[in-house]
Amino acid sequence: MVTLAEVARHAGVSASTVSYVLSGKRTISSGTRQRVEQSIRELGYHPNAGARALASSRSNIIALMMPLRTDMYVPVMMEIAVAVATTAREHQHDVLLLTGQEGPEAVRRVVGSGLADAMILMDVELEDDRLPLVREARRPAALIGLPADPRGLACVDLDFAATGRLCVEHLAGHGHRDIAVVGEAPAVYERHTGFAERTLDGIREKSAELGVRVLHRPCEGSYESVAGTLARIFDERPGTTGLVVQNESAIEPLLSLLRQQGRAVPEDISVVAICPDQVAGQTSVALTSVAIPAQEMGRRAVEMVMTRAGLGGAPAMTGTEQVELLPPRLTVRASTGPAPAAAGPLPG
Amino acid sequence: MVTLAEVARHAGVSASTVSYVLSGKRTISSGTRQRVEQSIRELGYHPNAGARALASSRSNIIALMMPLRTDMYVPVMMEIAVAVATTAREHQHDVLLLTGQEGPEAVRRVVGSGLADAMILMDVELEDDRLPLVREARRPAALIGLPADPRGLACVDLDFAATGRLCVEHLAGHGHRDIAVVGEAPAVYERHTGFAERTLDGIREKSAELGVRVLHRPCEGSYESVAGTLARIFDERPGTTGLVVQNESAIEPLLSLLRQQGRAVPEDISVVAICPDQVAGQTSVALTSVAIPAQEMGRRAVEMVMTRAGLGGAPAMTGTEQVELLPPRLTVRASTGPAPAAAGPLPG
DNA sequence: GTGAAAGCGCTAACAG
DNA sequence: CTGTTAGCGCTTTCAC
Repeated sequence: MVTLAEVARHAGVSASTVSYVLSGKRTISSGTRQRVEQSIRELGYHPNAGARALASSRSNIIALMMPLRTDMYVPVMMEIAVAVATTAREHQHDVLLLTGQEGPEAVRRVVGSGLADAMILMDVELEDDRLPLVREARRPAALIGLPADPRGLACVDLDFAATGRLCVEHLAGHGHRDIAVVGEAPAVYERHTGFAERTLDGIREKSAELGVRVLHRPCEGSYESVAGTLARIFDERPGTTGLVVQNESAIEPLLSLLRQQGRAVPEDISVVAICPDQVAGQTSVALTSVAIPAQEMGRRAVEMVMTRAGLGGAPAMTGTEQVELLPPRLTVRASTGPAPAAAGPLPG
Repeated sequence: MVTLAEVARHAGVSASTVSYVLSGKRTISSGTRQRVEQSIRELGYHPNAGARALASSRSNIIALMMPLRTDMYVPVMMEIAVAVATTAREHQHDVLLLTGQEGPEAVRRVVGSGLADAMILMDVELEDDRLPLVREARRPAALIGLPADPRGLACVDLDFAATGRLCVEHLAGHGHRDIAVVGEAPAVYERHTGFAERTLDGIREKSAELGVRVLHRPCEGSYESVAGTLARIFDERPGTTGLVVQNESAIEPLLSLLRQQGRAVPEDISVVAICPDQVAGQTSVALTSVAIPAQEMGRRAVEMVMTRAGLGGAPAMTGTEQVELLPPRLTVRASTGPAPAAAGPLPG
């Protein structure tokens, strides 16, 4: 294994000079720099991570904690994870993957051992077990999701309330007066993740404002569940002409069922989905949708912890409250259109 | 920060004793052990990861390298990643998440810096860029997937050839004589990932053996693409009564299209899918399927690197070739049945 | 069964 | 602009 000392000897300089060439923490004459860089290349030197962490008490590692449950929409989580890893590399950091498996203890372990300099928590719940530990850890942390009490924490999330309002605005703008929400699975509401409720709040608020009637039904992702939910919706509100779908796995079954029932999209019924753009484009009818900005959430979370660690150029700010709600963007595709003139029972 | 030295003082022993209590590498009288453990708990001591890595030249970290492309089926990748992380913890290791972003260089960086003790590569291609570096790294590594030349490497994968044979056997057993394969996207074949070809090989072999006719068509996941593929299949082979689907994202559109065309599953046409069990159970018609054993692949990969690192109880064996193909399991659900008596054109 | 002490490879004062 | 040096906290001989 090539060490810094060997590089120093090879380049005819002292160890500290090599170290400073690497870190850029003091000015080096371009002559020495060249020779050192040359030696580094020739010897194939890589600084030892452990030694560096020990001496500098910074590991250059960010811990990313995934939720225990897997009922979250997986592609979004994956996209966040990849964005976190990519952005972290841009800041000379690596990412340690923690699953919820170990529970809140993982926070203590990773922080206590100095394994990670900072952490990012995904799928944060309103009352999250991990938050007390995160607060007392006194390490930069960023949450993806919005807890009930974000005091002293950094959080990024999609502005779900605005998302809800946007969906209603779009449908109302097309003359829909009676809409239904195909919501998340009941378990999601019970777990109090917050985002589902916030979406509903936004939907209800804007509906009230615009005089639109709303019916909300939670819905699992299975075909049967969607069938049942749809049946109950049309049973209770036969005049429904607009649907907002928040459960991504319900989308395909939903479209399939509507087609089977002879309800044309968007002629008879308009559908707005809250889902990744990639999904919205692949369905049988391209979906008007509000995207979940997974990449941006991951990127911002990393930038937040870097800033809070004092590595962003600005001074450190661990402990400051910082809530960032990303504005929703609605993309109009083929699944929404004007409300049918007479919103009566099934056509034909 | 609590250090080992402080624990030692608190317990009235020497630093090395504390270290040995922690590692179990020498026998400690139960008296001292108790006192040390007590002190550790009281002081909330966590060994410093950097110091430990430096002194022992083992980081207790496994690098997991994900593919750059995102056209792999995401839920499977995620499941593998979670299984890797979970199993790693059972072996006192953490997982570092690397994306393909950096390319093969990432291997060099992580290994050179001693950041990771071992690595696991996902989505390995037949001629994978990373393999030369992995070979010269002389660190334990495990591949998920099977390269053209596995010499000196450890690999786990589903036995896709056997999977193909199994699908054909099942359909042939139900009297199907004319089957079609809805394959992966053309890009997957072009990239030479191997698994798609191996599945086909198995399908063709068993078909030849059993006198079944096979038509293969690559297929993207989009609705249009599936529609086109299906049209071409039934155009060319109207008598097709069995379908093997390998592209998971094609499944929902496929079922939806068959229904629209008035082809009942399984009465008119049988469908076997190669996909996670969870997907197979959620579709409108529960799918007879061969599962991708994602969890087991992740788990085995970790166990392989642990063994090769000499941490599995047995002696180390880096450099030994070790190819492990997991046997496929076919689960019969509702999407397959006897071939219709007269396999003619569309019913009705 | 336990201690003492020599590093592991790097960083960051301190000294010029 | 560069060199010297004292640790960082732990593991692991060696010694008893």
